[in-house]
Amino acid sequence: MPNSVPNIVIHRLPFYLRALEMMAENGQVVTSSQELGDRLGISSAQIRKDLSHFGEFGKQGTGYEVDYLRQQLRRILKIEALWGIAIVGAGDLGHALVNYAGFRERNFLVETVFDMDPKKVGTPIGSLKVEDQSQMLQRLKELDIKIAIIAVPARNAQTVAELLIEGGVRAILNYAPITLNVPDEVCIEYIDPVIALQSMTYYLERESMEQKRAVSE
Amino acid sequence: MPNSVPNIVIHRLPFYLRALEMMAENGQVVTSSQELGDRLGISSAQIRKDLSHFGEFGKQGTGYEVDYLRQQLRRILKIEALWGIAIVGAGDLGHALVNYAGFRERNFLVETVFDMDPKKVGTPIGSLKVEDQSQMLQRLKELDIKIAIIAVPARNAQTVAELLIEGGVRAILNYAPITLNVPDEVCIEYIDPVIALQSMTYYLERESMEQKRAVSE
DNA sequence: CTATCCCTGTGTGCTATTTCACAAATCTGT
DNA sequence: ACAGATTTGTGAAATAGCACACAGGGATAG
Repeated sequence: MPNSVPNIVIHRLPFYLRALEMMAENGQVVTSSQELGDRLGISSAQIRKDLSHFGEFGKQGTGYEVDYLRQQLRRILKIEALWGIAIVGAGDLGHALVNYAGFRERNFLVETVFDMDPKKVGTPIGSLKVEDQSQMLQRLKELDIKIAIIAVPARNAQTVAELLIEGGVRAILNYAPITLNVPDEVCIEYIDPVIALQSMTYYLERESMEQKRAVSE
Repeated sequence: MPNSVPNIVIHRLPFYLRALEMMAENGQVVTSSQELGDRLGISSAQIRKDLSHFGEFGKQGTGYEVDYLRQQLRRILKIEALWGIAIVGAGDLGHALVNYAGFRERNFLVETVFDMDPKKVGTPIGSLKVEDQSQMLQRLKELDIKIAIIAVPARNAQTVAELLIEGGVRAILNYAPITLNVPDEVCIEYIDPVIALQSMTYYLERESMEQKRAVSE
C-alpha cells in the first residue's frame, strides 16, 4: 500500500474543511490551528500534525489563510470537481437523501436512484425518476458512477453492494444496518443512527422510576 | 472518571450486538469470537479483549451462546428497556427519522417531534403531530426525555442543542453539518453523509476523462 | 532596527490500542 | 477414559496515535 497517511487522519480532514467552509462563509480570512481546534474540540497540535502529512500550508506568526487551506484540503480529498453518486432504495430514507441539498452544495451530485419495487419505478423524486434496479448494472456503467449510497433493507444490502461493485462503484456509503463484505479495494462507510444511539446510552443513567417497557419479542 | 473502559471499545459493542441479533433471528444458538470477527471484519482477539472488560461470557471450546451474549450486551449498553427520544426538525430528514421503524425495533421510541416553522406545527407524521419548538423545554421535562436527535439546518443547531440540554437531554445525535459545543457530561454523536463521502474520495482515483464541473461559488 | 509576541512544523516521549501466543477448559469420537 | 480439536481469557509484546515543547520564521510597534 503506497499510502502512508493514517486512515484516522484522512477521516479528520473533512471536519477541518467543514469548519473552514463556515469561516469562509462568514468572511473570515485567516485562522490558526488553535482556533480550528477550539471549534472542533481537537488539540491544535493534532491539526498541525495532520496537515503536515501533506505539506506546509500555514505561515509562522500568522496562521492559515482560510481560502487557501480550504482549496488545499479539497485537492487532497479530491473533491474539487463534482462526483456523481447513485442512491439505491427509494423509501423514506432514499427520498430524503435525493432531496438533500447538502450533497450538491458540497460537490456531490445525485445522478440516479434505483428501486426494486415495480410500483416505485418511474415515480419522480425531485428532478429524478426512480429507475428499475434490474437496469442498475448497465446504468452505472453508462454514467460512470464511482460512488453509491445504499438505502435498502438490511436483507438486500449485501446483494446490492455486490451489484454496485460489479457496475464499477468503488465507494459505498451504507445506511442498511448490516456489515457488508466487500473487496479490499472498495471503500465503505456506515451510517446507522441506532448504533450511534446505543453507544451513547452506555454513558447515560437510568434515573426514571418508571422504566418504559421493552418491545416484546 | 470512574469509567475505565475505553470509548472505542464501547463504540464497537453495538456492532457486536447487531451481528448477534441477526444470528438470533436466523435461529443460530452459539457463535465464536472467530465467527463474529469474520462477519464484522474485526480480529477475534479484539472481540475477546473487548468483552473481557465486562466479564466472562463465553465457554472455552464452545464459544458464546448467542442469546446470552446478546442479553449481556443489552444490559451493558443499558438498552434492555425502551428509551424515549425527541426529534427536532420536521423537514425531509425529520420525516424519515420519525417514520424509521428501526428505532422501535431496537428499543428506541420517538415520543415527539418539534419544528420552529409555524406552518409545520400541528401537521401529522406517522402517529405524531409536529409540536412547536417554543414548547420544547416544557415538553422535554414532561416526557423526561434524555436523548434527542437534531435534524435542523446547521445555523440553528447550536441553539437547539443548548435548549435540549436545558430541557434535560443528556445525549444528542446531531445530523446538522456542524460541530457543536456541549458540556462534557453531555454525549454527542455526529452523522453527516457528506463527511463520510469526503473521506472515501481520498482513496478514489479520478479516472474519467471529462471531469464534472464544480459548482460555481 | 530591535525587542517582543505569535504561531507553525516537528522531534521526542508518552499513552492507548491492537495483536500475539498460550494455558486452561470444554467438546467429540472412539 | 483418552487423544485430538476447539475456543476462551489474558499477560506480554508490538504498533499506532497523541500531546508536549521548542526552534525558528514572521509580524508588529516604537
